[in-house]
Amino acid sequence: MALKFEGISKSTSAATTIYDALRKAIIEGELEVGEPLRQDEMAKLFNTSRIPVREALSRLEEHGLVKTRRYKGAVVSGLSADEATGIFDFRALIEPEVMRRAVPKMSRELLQKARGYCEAFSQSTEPLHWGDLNRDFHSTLYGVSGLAYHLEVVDNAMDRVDRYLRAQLVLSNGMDRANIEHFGIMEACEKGDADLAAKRTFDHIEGAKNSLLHGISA
Amino acid sequence: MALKFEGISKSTSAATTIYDALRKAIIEGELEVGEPLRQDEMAKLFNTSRIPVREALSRLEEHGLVKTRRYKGAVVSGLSADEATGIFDFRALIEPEVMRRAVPKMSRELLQKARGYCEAFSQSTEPLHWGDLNRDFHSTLYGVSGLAYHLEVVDNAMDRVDRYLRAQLVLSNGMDRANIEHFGIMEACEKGDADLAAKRTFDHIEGAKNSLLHGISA
DNA sequence: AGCTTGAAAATTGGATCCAAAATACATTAC
DNA sequence: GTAATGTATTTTGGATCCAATTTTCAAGCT
Repeated sequence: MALKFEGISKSTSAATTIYDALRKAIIEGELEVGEPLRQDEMAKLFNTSRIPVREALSRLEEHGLVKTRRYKGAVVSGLSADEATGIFDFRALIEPEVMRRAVPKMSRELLQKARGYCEAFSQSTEPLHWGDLNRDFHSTLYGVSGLAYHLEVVDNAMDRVDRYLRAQLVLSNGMDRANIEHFGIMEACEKGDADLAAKRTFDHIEGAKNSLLHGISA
Repeated sequence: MALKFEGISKSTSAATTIYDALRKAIIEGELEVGEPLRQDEMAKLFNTSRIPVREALSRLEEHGLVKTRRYKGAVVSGLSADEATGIFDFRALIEPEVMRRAVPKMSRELLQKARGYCEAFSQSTEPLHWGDLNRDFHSTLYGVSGLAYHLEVVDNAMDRVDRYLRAQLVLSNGMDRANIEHFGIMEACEKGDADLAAKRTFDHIEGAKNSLLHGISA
């Protein structure tokens, strides 16, 4: 475990700080699947007692990011191919609908902001930023749908697969595919064509799924 | 707060026991929306210290069943009409697809088991059992879909709206509608007509949504 | 009366300490 | 040499104690 951290803010609870940091570390793949998260190791790292650490781990478990066994502790949880497929199938069901409902509400400013993220993503060479830029791009578009619950759930689904997506992007030409699809989605949004945007969102997710499962994509 | 409880099992953690009990109490409407859940009150109730109580509350918050504010504690969370609508829209998106994928895998035994729950639901006069029977019915059918993640998420969505559904069933003729729809779904499953089962599942959820939002249904 | 104000009580967040279980490891029997 | 066994260490789960914050409420002022 090669995790670093300095200083706990005073305005938010220690448990939340630890939760956020560990979530980020897991999503970014900084912590490997199966790696045990020892309570007092974390406690020392964050300069707290084990109590807030346990609360953070408990929350992470509810979100499926760690697995805990009684008296055995928490380990970073991974996904089988079947589980990953299930999550992508789920996203392919939700996100197109969110997109369809969001398109009519997109202002010119919003579209520009999204295009900004989209271009930043396409030009970024730092894999660690890809996840954030990708999520910023999609969240910006989805946000105006007003479907708060859908977004909450999609966020969690993304949390679970982001690591695998980044790994895939790094070692294949997945970036090219992702960029083409992103600009295609942008274009549909700018045209105000909700159905097209939804379809392209669906294809985008299916593309990611297949690229992940079959190794390298075309 | 009129909650009762006797004895903690030794095989599962205290936090889990408390979590399960509070979740049940909230879902069944035994605890009112907005009611504060004091840590040491819960601790005395379950004969533990506040530590496992805090872990349970933290988990409940991740599932949206309580809302917590720093130094102010947890209260049972409720839903605005918009939020409820959002959750039903979400379910109406997921559950028909789960049903569609489940129908081809339903064995004769499974169908009989589901019909059993369906009939028990139609004959039960005890509102407190309705929620369980209803979920047993749907979960039995959904279970064979193999879509574990979808089911996990649907379960949480159900957790959030069950209270309101029960209340609605109690004070209107919602029971009749629900039963007709349940038997319609059963019939489609028994015929092996996945699309019909999916459509009826969709209508079932839309029906519940409308019955809830417009007061009494026709 | 109504509104500040400030101390006491209640309540949550976190630290330290103890108990229960799992793991590691040395010792012994064969 | 290897496997079984029992003890020491590690690690987690829970209890108790302390600190930080909020809430309550009575006293004092206008």
